[in-house]
Amino acid sequence: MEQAVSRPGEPQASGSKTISKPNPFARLGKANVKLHSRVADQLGLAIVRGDFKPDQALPPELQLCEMLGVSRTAMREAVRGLVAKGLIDSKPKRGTRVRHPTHWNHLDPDVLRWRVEVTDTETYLRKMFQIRRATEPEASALAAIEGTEEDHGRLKADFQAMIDAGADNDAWVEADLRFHRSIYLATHNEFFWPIGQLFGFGLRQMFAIAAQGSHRARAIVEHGDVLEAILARKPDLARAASLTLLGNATSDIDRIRHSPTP
Amino acid sequence: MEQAVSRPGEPQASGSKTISKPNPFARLGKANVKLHSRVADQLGLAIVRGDFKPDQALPPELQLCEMLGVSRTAMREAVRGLVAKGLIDSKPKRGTRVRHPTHWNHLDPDVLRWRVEVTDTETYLRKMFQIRRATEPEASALAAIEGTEEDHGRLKADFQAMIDAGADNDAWVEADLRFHRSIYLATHNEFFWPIGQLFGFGLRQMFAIAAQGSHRARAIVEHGDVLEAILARKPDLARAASLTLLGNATSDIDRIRHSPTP
DNA sequence: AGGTTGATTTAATCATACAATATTACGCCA
DNA sequence: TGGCGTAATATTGTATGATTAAATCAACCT
Repeated sequence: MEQAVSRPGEPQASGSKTISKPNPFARLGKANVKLHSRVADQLGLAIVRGDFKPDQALPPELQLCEMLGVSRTAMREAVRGLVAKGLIDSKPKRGTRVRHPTHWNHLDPDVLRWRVEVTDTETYLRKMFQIRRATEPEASALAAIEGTEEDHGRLKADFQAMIDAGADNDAWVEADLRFHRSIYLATHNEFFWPIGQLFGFGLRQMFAIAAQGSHRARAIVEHGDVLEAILARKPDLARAASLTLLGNATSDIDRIRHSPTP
Repeated sequence: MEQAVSRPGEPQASGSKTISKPNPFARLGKANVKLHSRVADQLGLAIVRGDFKPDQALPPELQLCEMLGVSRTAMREAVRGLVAKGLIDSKPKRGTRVRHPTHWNHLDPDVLRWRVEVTDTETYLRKMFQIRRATEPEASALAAIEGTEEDHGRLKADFQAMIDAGADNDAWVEADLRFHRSIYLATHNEFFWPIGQLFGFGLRQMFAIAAQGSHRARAIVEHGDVLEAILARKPDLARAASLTLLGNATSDIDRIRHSPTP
C-alpha cells in the first residue's frame, strides 16, 4: 500500500517567466484520492475562495498543468468536473472562465465543502437554517402523506437510536441527522433530497453542542411529536410539530453561539 | 448556456454488425455542442431512463467508446461530468456503476432536463409545486428582509414587464419566471438559488397555459401584493401573499390539467 | 475455514499529435 | 477614414497508444 515511488510532481525549475505571485494552489497531497479529484479540489477551492473573479479567465490549460505538476488529461478531467458543477465554463480560444456564483450548484457536496472551508461559519449556519426552516416542515407534512411503511419504519428506528444514544454524544448526533434525512427521503420528492443531505456537513458540530445538557430531553419530546404525527399520517400536525422543533433548535443554537466560548 | 439541442430520438438502423442487444444510445448528432457533452447526454439519459439499474456497472470504457464511436478522451470526460453530478461512480477494476438516485443532483439543470425527457409530466409538475410551495413563501419573506435596493428594483422591473406583456403570452411567461427567480435571488441565500432556477424548465408550458384568459388579471393583482409586501419589507405579509399566489396557481393548473386536451 | 498471495481486469495517468474554434489583427475596398 | 471581411493565432477539443495503479477473484497455503 505504501508506495515508495514518491513522484512529488515537483514544479521543476520553471525558469523562463517566474511569476511574481505565488500560485493559489497548495501542493497536492498523496492521498488515495484520484489525481483529477485532487486537482478539482484545488481549483474549486481557489474559485470558491475568490482567487478568480466571475467572468475572469483562468490561466490556460498548459499553464495550470505546470502549476500543479499534472498532465493535461488530469487537468482536463478536473475542469470537466467543475464545469458539471456549474463553477466554470470553457470554450476554445476564449479560455475557461469562472461563472457567476448564481450558476454554481451550491447544494453539491463538493461545492458545499469548499464553501465551508472558506466562508465564516456564522453566516453559513444561518443560511442553512433559513432553508431548513423553509423545507423541513413541508417535508414532514409530505412524509405523513407520501411515506411508505418502510419510510416510517426507518423513522422509528432513527428515533429509537436517538433515545438509545444515552450519554454518547456522537451517536446522538448521527441518529439525529439520520432522522431528519429520513424525513426528506420519505417525501418521495427527489427535489427535497439534496437539501436533506445538506445538514450533515456544517451542522454536526453545532448539533453536538446543542445536544448537550437539558435540551436533550426536550429534543426527544419534540422529535417524538414529529414522528407521531407522521406515523399517524396527519400532515398539518407534522408541519406544526416540525416548526416547533426547528424554532427551538434555532434559538438553542443562537443561545449557545452567543454564550462564552465552548 | 450550454443547452443541448439535439433531439435525435431516431431509433437508427442498427447497421453493420447486428449485435444481439441493441445499445441504449442513439446516434450522436453533429451539433455545435462539444462531443463529450453529447456523450454525457446519451449516458445521462440512459441512466436516468433506467437502462442501467443502481449499483449496476456500465459496460467498460472501451466498449462504451465503441458503442458511441468516440475516443476514450471524450468518453472519460463525459464520465467525469456524470460523476460530478452524482449519477455514477468509477473505480479501477470495479467499473463505473450507477449510484442510487438519492445521490443524484436532481437540481442540476442537465439532470433535470434528462428526467423531464423520460418522466411523465404529471408527477413531475406535482413535485415541482411541492418544493415550490415549501420554499417560495419563505424566500419571499427573506426577500423582504435581506433584499437590497437593487434586488427590489429588479423585482419591480420584472413585475412591470408582466404588465407590459399585454397580449404577448411568451413575454408574460418570461417575465413571470424572471419575477420568481428574482425573489429567490433576493434572499441572498445561495441555497435557494438552484430551486429558483428549477421552474424555467418544465413550467414554461404550464405557465403559458395558465396565463391565458381571466387568470391573468388576478395573477397581476396577486403578484402585485407579493411585490408590495417585499418592497415594504414586511416578511410576514410577503409570506402570506406568496402562499395565496401559489395556492391559486396550483388550482389553476390543476383545473387546466383536468380539462379537455389543450 | 481463514487469511494471504498472485493474476487479471479495469480505470487512472501520462505524453503527443492534430482538429476545431473564437478572438484578434490585419488589410482591403468603398 | 471607416467599416467589413479575412487570415493569423491562441486555446480548448479530440484522438491514440503506452504505462501505471488499484480492486476483484481465485488459487493457494497454512
